[in-house]
Amino acid sequence: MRYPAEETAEKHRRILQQASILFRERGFSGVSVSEIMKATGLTHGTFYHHFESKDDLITKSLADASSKALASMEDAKASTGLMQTYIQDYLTEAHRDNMGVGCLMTALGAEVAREPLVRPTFTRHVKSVIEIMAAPFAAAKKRNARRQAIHQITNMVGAIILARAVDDPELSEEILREVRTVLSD
Amino acid sequence: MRYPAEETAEKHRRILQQASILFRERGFSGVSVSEIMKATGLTHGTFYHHFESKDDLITKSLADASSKALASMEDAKASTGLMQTYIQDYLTEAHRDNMGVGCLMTALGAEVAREPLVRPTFTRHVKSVIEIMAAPFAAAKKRNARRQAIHQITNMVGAIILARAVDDPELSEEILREVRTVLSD
DNA sequence: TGTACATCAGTGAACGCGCGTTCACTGATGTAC
DNA sequence: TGTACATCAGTGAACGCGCGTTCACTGATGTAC
Repeated sequence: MRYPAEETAEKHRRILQQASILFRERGFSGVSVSEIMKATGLTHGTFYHHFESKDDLITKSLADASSKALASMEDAKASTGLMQTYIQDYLTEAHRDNMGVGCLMTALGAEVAREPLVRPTFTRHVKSVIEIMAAPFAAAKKRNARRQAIHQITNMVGAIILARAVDDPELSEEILREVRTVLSD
Repeated sequence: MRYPAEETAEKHRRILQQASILFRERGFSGVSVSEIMKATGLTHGTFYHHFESKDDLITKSLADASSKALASMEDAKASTGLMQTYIQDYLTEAHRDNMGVGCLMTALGAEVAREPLVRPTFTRHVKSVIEIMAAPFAAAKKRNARRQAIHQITNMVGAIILARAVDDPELSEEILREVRTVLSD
C-alpha cells in the first residue's frame, strides 16, 4: 500500500544511516541488502523502491556519511580553534571499538582501493579532510600545512587500522598511546 | 591418479604463493577457491587434498607470506644498517601499484579486524615488524625505540592505504611524497 | 629385483546456501476533476 | 468539498548465479612381500 510522503522519506534516510553503520562495521561486500533492510525494520523486497541497486546505495550512503563526518570535523575545529582535541579523541579505544560510527577512511579505505565505483566519492572526502586538517597550519607556508595535515591523517588512519587488527589488547593500546604522544607535539 | 611426492609438494607451495598474492590484491573474501586453483593451473576439486578448508588456506598463506616478508625486512636491515632505504622504497608508486606482492598490513589489515580467524597470525606479524623497525633506534631507550617504530609503521600503512584508495593521481603521489619527506628526517 | 595392491592427487559434476534482483499482488495516499 | 482512480511503498515467494564443499571415479606412485 502507499505511505505518507514524509514517512517514506524518513525510511529512506534510515536505510542510508543503517547502511553507513553496517558498511563501516563489516565492509561493503560483508553486508547484504537484506541485513540492511532488516536493520531498518523493513523487508528486502522494498529496497528497490528506494535505490536502483546495492551499488547505488553504497555510493549514496558513503556520500551521506562523508558530509556528516566533515560537518562534525568543522564543528570540532570551530570549538577548539585547533584540531588537537579531535586527534586525541580519534586515537582512543572508544573509536577503535566503534567502527560503525567511526572514521570512513579507516573503516573503508582498503576496500575502496578495490572498488572503483566509490573511489570518486572517497577521494572528495579525503581532499576535504586534508583541507580541514591543514587549516590550523595555514599561517605557515601552504605546502607545509598540507604536509603536516597529510602526516597526521596517515598516522591516525594507520594507527586505528592496526589497533583494530591486532589481537593483543596491550599492543593495541600501545599503538594508540604512542601515536597520540607523537601527534601531541 | 597419484603423482610424485615432490611434484605434489611443489603444487602445494604454488597454491600458498598464488593465494597470498590474490588475497592481497582482492582480500580474503574477494577471491574464490576456484580462482586460486585456476591461478596454479589446477581444478578446484583437488584443493581439498591440499587444505582442510578455505579458512585453513587463509591462515597458512598469511603465515607463509609473513615469514617471507619478515625475512626480506631483515635482509634490508642487514644490508643498509638502517631502515631508511626500506621505508623510502615502501612509500613508492611501485609498491602502491603492486598490492599482490606488497605489505601484508596494508593489504589485509582492515579485513583482519573483521576476521577473528587470522588475527593471531596477523598480530605476530605486527609484533615482529615493530621489533625489526625498532632495532635501529635501540641505542636510545627501548620505549622510545618502539614509539619511533610504531610511528613509522602507522604512517607508512596509512599512506599506502590512502594512496591506493584515492582516484586522483596527483593527490596519491602527494600523499606518498609528503610522508616520504616526513619520515626521512 | 619383481609382483600385487593400497594410496592418494587430480577431474568435473553435483550439493546446499546466501546473494542481488525481480515479480505479482495489496491497499492507503495523493491527485484530477 | 467529494468522488474516482492512478500511484507507489511494502510483502514474501521466486529467479539465476557463484560460492565453499563433497563425491565417485581414475590411474600412476609408492610400498609390502
